[in-house]
Amino acid sequence: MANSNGMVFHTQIASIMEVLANAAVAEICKLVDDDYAVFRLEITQSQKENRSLRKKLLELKVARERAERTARERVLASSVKILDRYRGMARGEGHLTAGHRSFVKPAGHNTWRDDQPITIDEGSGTSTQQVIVIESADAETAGPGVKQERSEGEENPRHSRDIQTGAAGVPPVATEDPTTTAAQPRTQRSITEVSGTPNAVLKSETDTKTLTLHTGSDHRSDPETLGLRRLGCPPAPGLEYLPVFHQIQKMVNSRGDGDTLDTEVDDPSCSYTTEMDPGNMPLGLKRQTDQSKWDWNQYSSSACSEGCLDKKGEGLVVDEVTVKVEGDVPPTWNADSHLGDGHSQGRDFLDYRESLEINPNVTTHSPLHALRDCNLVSTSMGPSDSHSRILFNQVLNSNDSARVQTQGGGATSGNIKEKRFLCMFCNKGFSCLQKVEIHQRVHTGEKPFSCTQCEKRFSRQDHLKRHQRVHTGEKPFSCTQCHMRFAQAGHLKMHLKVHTGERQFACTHCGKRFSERSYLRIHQQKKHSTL
DNA sequence: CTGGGGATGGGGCCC
DNA sequence: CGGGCCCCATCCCCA
Repeated sequence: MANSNGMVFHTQIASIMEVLANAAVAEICKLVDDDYAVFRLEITQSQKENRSLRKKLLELKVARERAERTARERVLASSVKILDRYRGMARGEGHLTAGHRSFVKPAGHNTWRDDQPITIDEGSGTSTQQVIVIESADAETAGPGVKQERSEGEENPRHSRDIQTGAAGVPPVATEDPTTTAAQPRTQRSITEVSGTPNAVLKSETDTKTLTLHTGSDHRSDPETLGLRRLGCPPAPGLEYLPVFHQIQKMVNSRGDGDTLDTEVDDPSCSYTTEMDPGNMPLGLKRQTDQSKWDWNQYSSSACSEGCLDKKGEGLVVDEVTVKVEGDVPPTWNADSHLGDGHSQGRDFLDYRESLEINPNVTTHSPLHALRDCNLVSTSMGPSDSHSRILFNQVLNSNDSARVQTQGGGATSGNIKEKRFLCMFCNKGFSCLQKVEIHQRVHTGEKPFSCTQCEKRFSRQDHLKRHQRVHTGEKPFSCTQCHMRFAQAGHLKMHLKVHTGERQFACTHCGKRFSERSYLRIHQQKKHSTL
């Protein structure tokens, strides 16, 4: 009897030890994997940045003889130094300072066991791009299967990893990661990782669920890149990624709070994207891109109650400026793809270079610079944010008088109304600060007003109110000529043309007249596109 | 293909 | 200063 009890006890001990060991190994692997994935992502961005900068260099060489630009180069050189200092700080924090590493899990195994060898692959610079999906599941909600997503362009199978932590039978012990606790049904991360330049450094603190990325040193060592920055390219392209990366950071944070993340599309907490080559777009990120929408208020909606006006500084989780950095496109300050919501939201977003050229003062006093220099890019940059608002006002104060005089009509019009509040993104002038803040939502994508019925979000309260007529069916605008009723005055006005027969838009090519400009435009596109 | 309606984004203005 | 409204532009869907 005693022997039997002893055996049982021994078996239980062995079982517990194995479970603990499994959990520990899984946790370690996950941590390393996070670092690795983030690192690879950074490398990709850096490479694309380099490509873009090289292209930009060619462009700029043509116009370099302009003396004005030469003067600007010197000014921008200081920005580069600031950037480099920033990077230097960031680099100092990283604890993965060598080449990228990867844990290579033995093929055919879905779970990590303590008796399995762990191969550390260091220094491989092979260009790969893949999606890492780290899936944590407890014994109740997930079987031993591994969810693995990987891009098709993968070249080096050695880098492929599919790690499942907390596999069946692993209790939520011996882990600090909340994603593997029993309280968390399931978490899934999708991180893009791309080719490695061993010089890059990143910092990862997955134990605190914080991933912070910094650009690699190869940018600094690239003479072309440096030259570009001096030549008036968007300053500190490496930093352009930072806000995006901080979105990742926050995504990780949000994903650790126990949300069920089986459907990424519906997950409001993970709507973020970094601009990638479409062909290589990782699945996890591609969804967002396929929607052609960037609504980081989806993101923020996870942190605020639905249907309410997000409290400034509370509800908005992501309130940053992101930039689009596309592979073959010059790295202009164009937040269109991220910030726009699929329509034309970003159409007014000016190329940062244009703002430089239009307003030389911006070069040194650009809010973007100021925000970076103050390291606000990593916190919050939205117009609602008090920090940025203060900063913005400072920038306004520093630039207002000069720009108001130099810009003339575009941003300001002295005769009509003083528009001394300039958009920090496009320099458009407004008469008061509130107008500017509302306007800047065009660029930031902030949509503080959410519909209680359908979760749609709007940048303006009156738009929300107008939208809610869709749900209420309210149509306060009725046609006096017929029974038709409309929810918007503009609809009624448009409708009235049916009765009046008004067709004021005539085609310049064939004379055909249309009641609406859009009809005429479509007609001209289809009929006279070759003209 | 055209027209019509709906929905949404953005600017301007008024109260 | 905030709310609200008007207006315009654009896109989408459908008949």
